[in-house]
Amino acid sequence: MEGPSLVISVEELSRFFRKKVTESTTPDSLKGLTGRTFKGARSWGKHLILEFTGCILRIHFLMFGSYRINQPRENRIPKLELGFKADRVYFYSCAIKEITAELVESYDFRTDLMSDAWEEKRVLTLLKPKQEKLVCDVLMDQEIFSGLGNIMKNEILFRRRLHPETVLGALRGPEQKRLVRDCRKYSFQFYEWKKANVLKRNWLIMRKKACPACGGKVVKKPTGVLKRLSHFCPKCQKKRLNQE
DNA sequence: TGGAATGTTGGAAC
DNA sequence: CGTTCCAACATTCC
Repeated sequence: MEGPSLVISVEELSRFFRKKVTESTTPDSLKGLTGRTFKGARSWGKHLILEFTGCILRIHFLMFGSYRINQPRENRIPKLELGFKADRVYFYSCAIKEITAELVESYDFRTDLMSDAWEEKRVLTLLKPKQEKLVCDVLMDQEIFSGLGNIMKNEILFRRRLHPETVLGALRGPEQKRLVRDCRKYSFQFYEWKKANVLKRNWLIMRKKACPACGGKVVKKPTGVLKRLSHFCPKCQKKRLNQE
């Protein structure tokens, strides 16, 4: 699950803010939640932060995680279940950890692509020491582009016609700033499409056989240090040379 | 229908 | 001690 989906989850959970947890099932490693008030939720990148009286949980959905409200999955045991009178929230296949208020304070929302506190200038500062790295790795760096996932990476690079293995420093003049703005803009586009349930049909390069621009064959290849699969058109996304 | 994939962590290896 | 690599986890989709 990528950042914009987490923002949607916070919106869906907002109806339970300030409500008392009347029932709950939690992993043994966590405190009980029954009787606590669900104070609120927010996201930072791909992290979902749930605040209860006397307990803060951080949920990460990783690749396969999901949540449901009042519609449990059949034959699946949720990792965490929250009851609010007649309503139930279920969290499946996710990593859940209790965290401290101090840790939440330390999250830098200036890098969170969906946050009001996001700052282009801050991101550009963090990019300065990354000029030798490949753009496919840099975009996936959660300390710089918090919430950006592999789908977003591939779509953003295709739209800007950048080869995933382009060295960041090969982007001259205003190009890095443009890429950073693309990331911010595409995050909100992703969010709108996801909410409207039309995300997949708006993919241009992800899991496509042919390039929508030239009709050429889309290459799927693990790229960069991270070795995450990049989908790209080698004709339309030429690799840049790292020079003036 | 087997294999790949919206992701991260922790530990081994070097 | 830093880095790099790999397994582990777990579920949906094509």
